[in-house]
Amino acid sequence: MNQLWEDLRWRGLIYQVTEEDALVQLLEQPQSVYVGFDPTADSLHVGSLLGLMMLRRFQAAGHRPIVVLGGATGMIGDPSGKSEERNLLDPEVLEKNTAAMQEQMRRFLDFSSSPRGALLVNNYDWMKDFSFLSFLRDVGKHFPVNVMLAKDSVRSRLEKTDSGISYTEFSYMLLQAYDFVYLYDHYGCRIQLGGSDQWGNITAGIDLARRMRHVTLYGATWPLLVKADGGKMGKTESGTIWLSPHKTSPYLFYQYWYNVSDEDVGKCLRYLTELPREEIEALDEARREAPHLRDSQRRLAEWLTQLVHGPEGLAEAQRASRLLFGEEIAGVPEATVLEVFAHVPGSRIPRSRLGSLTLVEALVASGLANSRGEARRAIEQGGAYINNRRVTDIEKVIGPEDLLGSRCLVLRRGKKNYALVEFVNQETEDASCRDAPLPTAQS
RNA sequence: GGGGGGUUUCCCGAGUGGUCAAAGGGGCCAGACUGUAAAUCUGGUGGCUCAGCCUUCGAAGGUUCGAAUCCUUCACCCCCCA
Repeated sequence: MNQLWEDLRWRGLIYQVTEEDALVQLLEQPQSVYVGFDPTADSLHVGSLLGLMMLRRFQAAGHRPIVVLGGATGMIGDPSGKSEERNLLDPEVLEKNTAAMQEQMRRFLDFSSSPRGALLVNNYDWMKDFSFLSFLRDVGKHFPVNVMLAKDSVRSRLEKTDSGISYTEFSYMLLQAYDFVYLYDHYGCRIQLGGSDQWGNITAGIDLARRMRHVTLYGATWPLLVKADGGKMGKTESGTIWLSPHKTSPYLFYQYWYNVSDEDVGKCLRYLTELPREEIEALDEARREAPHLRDSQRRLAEWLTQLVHGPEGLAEAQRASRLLFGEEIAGVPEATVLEVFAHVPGSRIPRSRLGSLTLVEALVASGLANSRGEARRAIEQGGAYINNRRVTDIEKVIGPEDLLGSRCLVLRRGKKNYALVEFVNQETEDASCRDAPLPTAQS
């Protein structure tokens, strides 16, 4: 059997597949393979990892990956897996998102001009000039409505009596189906991959190609990556885990994977890394023997952080993690602390406030608490720390003796929420957030 | 075009004139326990100058000593009929 396919099978990445034997046969020769991505945000996030890794595996095996950004389909909204009608996106926003996502993909795929170099296309380019009438004649003609109604993605929406589905979203399937035909015409692409929620769209494309071009195309899906507790991978209380270091620091990214549960980590190692089978099985074994060592989680976090943020990003994340968990902060050189907390949310407060600033105010200013009431509660419950030492005095006023070095201190709320507070000289500078979204901020 | 149902605090969802900052569940936060896990237990979960005050129940008006609860208009959502 084909080596790539065998590996995918072992990893559990093949959920559904059309005509498996023929598809595997096809893979003996270099092929073009496509996966669609939604340009709904200005960064890729953990949810896109599986698709990117999938293309990466195919590229490593000598095939050409085609990334299809759904510029057009993104304007419509995919009903699959959505419980509600989706908001439409502006063309300008889409363009911006597309550019940002492509940049990030370079980490995963080789976009060189070699025969197996990855391609990035945007379905907006071939959809924008398609007239409504010709689309109905050429594409819509091939879609029996009764078949569409039977698709899970549509049916579930129709059964939910309080939501319904608009004609626009109903038509989404046609657009995506046409993508496949277009890619076959222009790039000879005969294979589409996607998450299991895309199965209906993929098969719709295969059907359409058979009717319009009389060819057989192939599709396969990977299982959706969900946590054992049913939650979505890549989401935390504080929001989505992004791949952009500006939206999710390498430290938080690393920590996310480090905290994956035992139940899920084996699956993550298989789905998301290229670690060889022997190593993954050895980790499974180690995890059974000594779960508290968290070898699997560490390996997972290391591998992914290195891929997404590079060796420097990984080193930074590890350094921060060591300091934040376990090590006493007092006594660590100020420069080290500043460096480590550089990517942790922080705030600057005028130096003159030393001696009058209360802990409650500091917690609010640093974003660790959303209101004074919340800050007060955290202190009352023993969840507030200065430089990793618990403070239970509600009236606590921060003074010079609390500073680590000459100008900063580390606030902490609960087990894992840290913020750096810096006392600066400019009187005019307001207490402001220096970095992107705060871990505790609800937006 | 006609008829019906709905819009409550992060979510679901009670609440039909005062005892409502609003039951219950979920989520989330904190603590204990731990392995930076899970489960479990405990407490918390609108804001503040915090034994008091202020702002919330789709929006705007109105009735009333007093409204999430009653009336009017508007907006949006869902269903049925044409």
